[in-house]
Amino acid sequence: MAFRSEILIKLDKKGRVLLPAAFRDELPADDRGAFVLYHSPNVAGVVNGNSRSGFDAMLERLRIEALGTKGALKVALDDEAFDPAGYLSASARTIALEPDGRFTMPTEFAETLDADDGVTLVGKGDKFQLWNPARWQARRDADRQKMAAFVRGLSAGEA
Amino acid sequence: MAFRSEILIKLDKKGRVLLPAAFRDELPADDRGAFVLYHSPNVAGVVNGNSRSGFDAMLERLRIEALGTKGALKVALDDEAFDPAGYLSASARTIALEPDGRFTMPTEFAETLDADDGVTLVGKGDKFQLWNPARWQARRDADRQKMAAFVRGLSAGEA
DNA sequence: GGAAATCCCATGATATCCCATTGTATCCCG
DNA sequence: CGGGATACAATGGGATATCATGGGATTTCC
Repeated sequence: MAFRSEILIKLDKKGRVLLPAAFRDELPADDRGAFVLYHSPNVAGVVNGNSRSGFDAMLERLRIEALGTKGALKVALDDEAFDPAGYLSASARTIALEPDGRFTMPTEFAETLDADDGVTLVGKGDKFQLWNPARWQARRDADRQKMAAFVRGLSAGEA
Repeated sequence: MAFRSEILIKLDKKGRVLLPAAFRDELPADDRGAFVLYHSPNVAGVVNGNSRSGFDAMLERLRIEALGTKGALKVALDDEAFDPAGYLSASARTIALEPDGRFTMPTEFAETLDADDGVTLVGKGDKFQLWNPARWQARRDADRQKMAAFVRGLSAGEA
């Protein structure tokens, strides 16, 4: 289960988006009917996606990581303390897939993306992202530079 | 069964509130007709909600983990000892859902929320919360900062 | 008997279902 | 290996169902 590739998908006037077959195939076989979209916790304009189980697994890791000295029970009861997993849950929505693999983009995410007629789906391995196509181009170009520099750094260290 | 998303719902002049479909769908299939509301144990103005079974499971966990088997037994018999699960039970009410998914907000919770024409429902995974919309905005903005800081902290540790 | 809760019906907006089209892979057959 | 034939991917659009909400009418309960 690893999301790969980068695909530009139409956003039709009804607000529907196709989850490409390459991504649908990465959803767990027993839960292909729905997945999760959630706002990026630290990048405005980016929406993340994952299978329900993938999202839940991330929350689980988060809880363990963030718990520290506090017990799970305290986190469950304490409404005052900041709870990263709870924060992500609030920013997430379960999205039902139509039989043909499309879904209706909720308004909140459409606004975040600020996309009018298309969305770029980007595989990130253990999750995927939705980008405004133009913004993604810019980001990818920037990443290309960083990747080249990163690889240079690797070879230097190995020599 | 995980409550997600954040939805602003009208509170009409009859005091009715809609439990959104996204939340109703997370109630156990065999118990969709009612759920539980209870006051936050440590934040004034916040009301928590869960399925009946979810609420019961939390109380059970509280009894076992916080008190131990012996302690739970003691609390069951000793009316003098403080019983956190009993305290929560007293602050809770079972709420019946109308066929169309709405419920009448009990006065005690309406007063706690201090909401006049709307309530924000917030999914927290294991439970959900009702907030006064304005107060929720403030809380969410604060949480957004904390989330960004939390993410920064993670990447620093990894480097 | 009257306030509060419940039932029922109405409505606009959105989401879902279903069918159709087109292009591109994939398959099959000799 | 060529040449359709076939399957499936991606998209468009009409019809239908469901969601969220308002409000009248009826019931419930001290």
